[in-house]
Amino acid sequence: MSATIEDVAGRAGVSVATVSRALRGLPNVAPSTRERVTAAARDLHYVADPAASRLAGGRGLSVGIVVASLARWYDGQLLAGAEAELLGLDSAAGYELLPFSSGAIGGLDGFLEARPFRKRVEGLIVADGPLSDGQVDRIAEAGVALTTVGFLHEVAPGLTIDQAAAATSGVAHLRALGHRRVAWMGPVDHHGLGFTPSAERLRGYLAGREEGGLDADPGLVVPAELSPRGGAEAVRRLLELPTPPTGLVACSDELAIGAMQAARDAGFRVPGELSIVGIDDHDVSEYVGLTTIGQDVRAQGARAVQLLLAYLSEGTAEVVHEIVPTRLLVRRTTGPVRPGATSPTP
Amino acid sequence: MSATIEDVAGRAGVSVATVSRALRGLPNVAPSTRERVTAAARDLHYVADPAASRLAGGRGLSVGIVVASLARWYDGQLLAGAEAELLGLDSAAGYELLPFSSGAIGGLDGFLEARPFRKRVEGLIVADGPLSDGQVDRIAEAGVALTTVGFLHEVAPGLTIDQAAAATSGVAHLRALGHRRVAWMGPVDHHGLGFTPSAERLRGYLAGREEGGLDADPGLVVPAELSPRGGAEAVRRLLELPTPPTGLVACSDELAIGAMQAARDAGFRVPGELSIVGIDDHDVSEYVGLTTIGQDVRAQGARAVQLLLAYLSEGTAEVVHEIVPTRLLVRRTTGPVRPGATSPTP
DNA sequence: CTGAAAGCGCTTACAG
DNA sequence: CTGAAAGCGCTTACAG
Repeated sequence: MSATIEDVAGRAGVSVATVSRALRGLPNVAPSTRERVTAAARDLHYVADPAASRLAGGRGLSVGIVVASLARWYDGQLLAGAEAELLGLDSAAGYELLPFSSGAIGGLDGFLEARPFRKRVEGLIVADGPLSDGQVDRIAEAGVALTTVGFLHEVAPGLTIDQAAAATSGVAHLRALGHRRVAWMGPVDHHGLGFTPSAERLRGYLAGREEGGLDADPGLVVPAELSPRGGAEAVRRLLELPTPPTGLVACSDELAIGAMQAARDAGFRVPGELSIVGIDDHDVSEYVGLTTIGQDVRAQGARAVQLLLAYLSEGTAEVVHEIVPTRLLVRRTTGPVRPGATSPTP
Repeated sequence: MSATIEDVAGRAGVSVATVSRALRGLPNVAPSTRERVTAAARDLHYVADPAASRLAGGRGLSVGIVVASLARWYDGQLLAGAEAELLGLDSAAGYELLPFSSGAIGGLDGFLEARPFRKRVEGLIVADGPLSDGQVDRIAEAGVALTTVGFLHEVAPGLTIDQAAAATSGVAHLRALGHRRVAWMGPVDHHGLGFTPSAERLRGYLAGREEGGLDADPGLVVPAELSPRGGAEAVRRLLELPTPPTGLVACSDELAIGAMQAARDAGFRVPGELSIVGIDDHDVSEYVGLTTIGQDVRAQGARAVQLLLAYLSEGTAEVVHEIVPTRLLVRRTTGPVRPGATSPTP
């Protein structure tokens, strides 16, 4: 089949040990020897067998990334950013990216338990919280490097937007427009409100509402599954309230987009009778005119790889935590509250 | 670290060879022995080291999937479907899914050339055409199984919607509503019109236009990059034509969504002055009211895995080709052409 | 039905 | 700076 290290050694007139050292850029190889080996490898189109390297060396070149669902916009952006960074490395170092969606693997626990993950990945990017101390310990014990995205854990490097602040700024935007009844939709019962992005966002909404002294009606918080459909269903419930909200912050743009349309179908003008703010800045948000709190997810995926690789090469350096900025993008789904316009126009 | 095959052998009181056979379900193992081995493996939480298996056995359990971009809706759906099928196998057989976006790897050629792909994957699902005969040969020579999605190749199993027919039915829908000037937007210059989904869709549009005897003005076909932004830019060009079209079929829903908004911003009513049809049925399409030709991409990802696995286990059986149905979803972006309503309302 | 042994293609101390 | 040799954890003929 393809060339082995022995073929290269033969052609270069050295031992396989020397080939191994030369090709991996280890010190203690004479420059002339290294050149000869490199040339031989090139001629033979030699690339080390990753399985053999991993078995012999005890480590490979894979990084796993655990996301909520490969079908979600957010996770796709993250993967794309991570892939570009990992495969775009100058040397095409041979790294590969292994995505796992927690849906398919039975949550992070399913992944950590069922699979000999140490034998598969050197590093893990976890983008679907929460991450328990026990899980972190298990990962550390296995000798696998860890980085988080979208939330932080004390002992692991990671980066995220300030999830709570993002939601709070959505509320603040509406408040500045005169809204007093501002609703929230999003996942609600996640593992007892662990530190997931959704839970943090909900906290931020509640904080913003309190800060501004807005209506604190519990009915203004409705659970919703993170999809356009979830948003449509949730908004219908909100609009059936005795006194419907005039403003809405949705936990994600996908939710907001579903809500926009369903609200209009229910006879409410957006933003005339209901102002809507999303979070994320989904690809299509600009094109449906959705006001949102934007973040650059792709860049975060790339950055997560950088942090992981740094951690991997520098050993246990200090734990880096980065907070990435967001920005309010005012488009066409938010406007001033209209006095006395709290009932639907049929 | 974790248990090895030797630990299991010791605990079960058999040789490692027997453990290997028993655990992989090979014949010629006494039922009682198999039970003992299975129990020992369970107790020890033993799972075979994939690197060692691959090295010794010459084959592993990875399937690669080549898509255009991990950030695109279509590709995310495909991955999600494939992952669910591959990891959801009853036995959690240990398969893993390796996605590659042709953008990041320099096209399929980059993948086939640069990497010792035979050592990494047993099978390849290619969802980003075209696929040349040379490439197919290379894959076959390497002993890697191949399946295509979204287009077909003579010698490889695969499945796809009838891309051309999808576009044609979009044109037909508009024609039935009285439209005579129907435009197209999409990628235009792909590798000299190879058999990519986009190229097929364009062909289908042209065929539909001709069939119906519609206006054949070359200016009605505008190139567009497959994104909402691309759609917005392309529709502006169309609406600046001396005689703008009254109907538009977009190569994808993402394109159509961008076009909807940009057309409205330009003072055109949708569907009043411009009817728009997309292709795909993107997650948000229902919620923006987009008329489209829908397909179930997720199911196709799952099915591709099935075809690949069947091919892998049954050896070179017959080549299966499947055409998956699409359906016209009439929503709110298409309507009857209004006589004499070809100029914009400022 | 089961075991002993070779071998997959590398890496890594250990000598020199 | 370089080589000989052991070993990583499996699978697979080959015997029995």
